[in-house]
Amino acid sequence: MNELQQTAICLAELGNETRLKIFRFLVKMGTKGTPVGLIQKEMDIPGSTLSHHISKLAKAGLIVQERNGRELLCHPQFDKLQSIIDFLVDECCEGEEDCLTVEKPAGKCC
Amino acid sequence: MNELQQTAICLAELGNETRLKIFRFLVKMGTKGTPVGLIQKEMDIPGSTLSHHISKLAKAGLIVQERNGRELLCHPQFDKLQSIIDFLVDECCEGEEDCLTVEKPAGKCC
DNA sequence: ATAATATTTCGATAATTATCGAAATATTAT
DNA sequence: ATAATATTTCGATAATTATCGAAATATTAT
Repeated sequence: MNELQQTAICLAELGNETRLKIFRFLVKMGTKGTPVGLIQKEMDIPGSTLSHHISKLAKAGLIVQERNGRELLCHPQFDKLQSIIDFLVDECCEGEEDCLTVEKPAGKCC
Repeated sequence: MNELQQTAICLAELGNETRLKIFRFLVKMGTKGTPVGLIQKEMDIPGSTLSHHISKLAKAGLIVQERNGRELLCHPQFDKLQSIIDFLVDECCEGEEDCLTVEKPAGKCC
């Protein structure tokens, strides 16, 4: 699978309100990981639904799960997030002759 | 609609391989805009399918269309892209006490 | 006015995804 | 061993999305 396909999958997974909320919560909670049960308290959805969404995030490589006793910790993959962001702005304005003389359109972009 | 919902919609639209390719092409082509016909040459899909995807990008606010004679120019919305990226890393590690003393996980993140 | 070009809208069909209860699995405590 | 806790897997159903041909609309050239 190429980078376009992989990135599209990640974006699609983040493009669901529930999963975006989960992922952002994990990013907020940071590197030490967050147990599924704590996510569930935050989300208020049935376990099976939550599990489905977590599994999609994991399959896309956006999170990694690690067992800790009875709990399963979810670790957001910051480098994956970074590579998605990079991919989006990667070739920005490369097809445009005078881009660098044009006012930068969006802060960090171009 | 709140920022979470709006961002989820944008990410979902970018989370389709065809649309991601279209959007990246537009970002590559830069601020002066790209006619639908030129996108179609790049993409090799039926016009009706392309139109459907372009319309979804426009509805999400990721692009704006402007008529130029018989052509319709597509302008990527760089500020929208920027706000999506910002939203993703916004609260990064805010729930974690010692985040700032931890090695930054992903370049620009944290 | 008619034709040519550029693009969208309509409508139908196939494919994918989200939701959630019930049952299953894994781990720890008694 | 049994019970309690944490989480996943299964299976079914409803909802959403992608695809594309045919017809429609908008603009320009003749």
